[in-house]
Amino acid sequence: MPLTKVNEDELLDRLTVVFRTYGYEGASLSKISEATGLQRASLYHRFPGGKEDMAKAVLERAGQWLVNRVLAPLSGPGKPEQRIRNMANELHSFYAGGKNCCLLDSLSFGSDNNEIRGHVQQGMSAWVDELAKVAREAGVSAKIARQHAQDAISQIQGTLVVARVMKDYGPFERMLLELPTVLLRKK
Amino acid sequence: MPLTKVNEDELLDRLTVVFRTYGYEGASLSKISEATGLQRASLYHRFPGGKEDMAKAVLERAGQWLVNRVLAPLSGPGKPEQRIRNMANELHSFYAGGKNCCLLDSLSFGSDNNEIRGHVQQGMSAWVDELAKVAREAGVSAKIARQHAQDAISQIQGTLVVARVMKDYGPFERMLLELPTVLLRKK
DNA sequence: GTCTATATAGGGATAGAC
DNA sequence: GTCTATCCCTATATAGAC
Repeated sequence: MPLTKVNEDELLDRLTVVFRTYGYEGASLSKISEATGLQRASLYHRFPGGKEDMAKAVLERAGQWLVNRVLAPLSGPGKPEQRIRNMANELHSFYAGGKNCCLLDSLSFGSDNNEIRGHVQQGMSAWVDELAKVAREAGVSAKIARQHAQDAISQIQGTLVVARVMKDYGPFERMLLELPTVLLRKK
Repeated sequence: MPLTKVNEDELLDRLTVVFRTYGYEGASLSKISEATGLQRASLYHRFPGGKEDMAKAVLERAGQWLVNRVLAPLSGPGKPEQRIRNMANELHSFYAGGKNCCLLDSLSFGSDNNEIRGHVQQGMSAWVDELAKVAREAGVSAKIARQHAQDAISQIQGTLVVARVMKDYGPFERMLLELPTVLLRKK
């Protein structure tokens, strides 16, 4: 019998699913307990700060994922266009072709949790910065690069909203293909 | 002294704010009671089905607003480009320049409320259809027109997500200006 | 139509045994 | 590290007076 019923990674995976699907308020301890296979008290042993700690851990992990899998290829070798396509591929797998919601959307409601909202904003901000950097490297002016980066994030978020509501994943797929164009055009 | 403390319109306005801001799960009866100035029992008198009834009424009303203010100008007189610009102006006022969330986003979490989700999907679907119609009228092929319509909705939703998270309303404003281009381009 | 008061369920969080 | 059992609070919902 293992010391831990579920390991850290597996646990955070399951927590992520719950928060992504139901949002912060909708993610009740009952749902979390069911999804993780751990009782309430066990969850509090792992996360002394309760639900807020869980949400923070989930966000923290998503942020690491963003840095390691999405942003890293952006600063790597290769032409900017190719690097962006690499990022698009990573996004496709992370969001499961549009079937997964984005934590930055689902955790940005219920504005009573100010600390959570700060984490969310920080995550999105870092993402925008990194995208803008690639556009600048490709010769886009600083101001336009930032706008393109914001547009790219907007399109990612928007197509994910449409996917969630309509169960239509076409817009998300098309958006990924258009990402290089959106980010690199001169105007 | 009036028979009703708050009239139907005013009441729905205030309910809308709460659901938009906190999402379905986050919109507790306490918040609703405070926002509307009515006690729990009074709310149940107006909405016998409780919170779910309130959310449906709010969605119903937003749908009417969409038809009367946003979609109507689209089928009115004038060149397609001008009609789209008229819609953009209405959107700007409805979403308060990006400061208001979209109900279709905030009410699409907490997937236990299947009936609510159906309403949300229906609302977005009608919107896409109407946008596609204008694009077709302007000579865009049926398939591309539908894609453009989905892209437009995605961009509206996405810029609203960015606005909510980052408190940056620039992307929303720019998106409104680009709407005619997005919808009417031939490819 | 609105209120106060209350019923009942479920929320988050703890104590203490194993 | 996980469990059962429980606390306390808030949530939704209802009863009945005015």
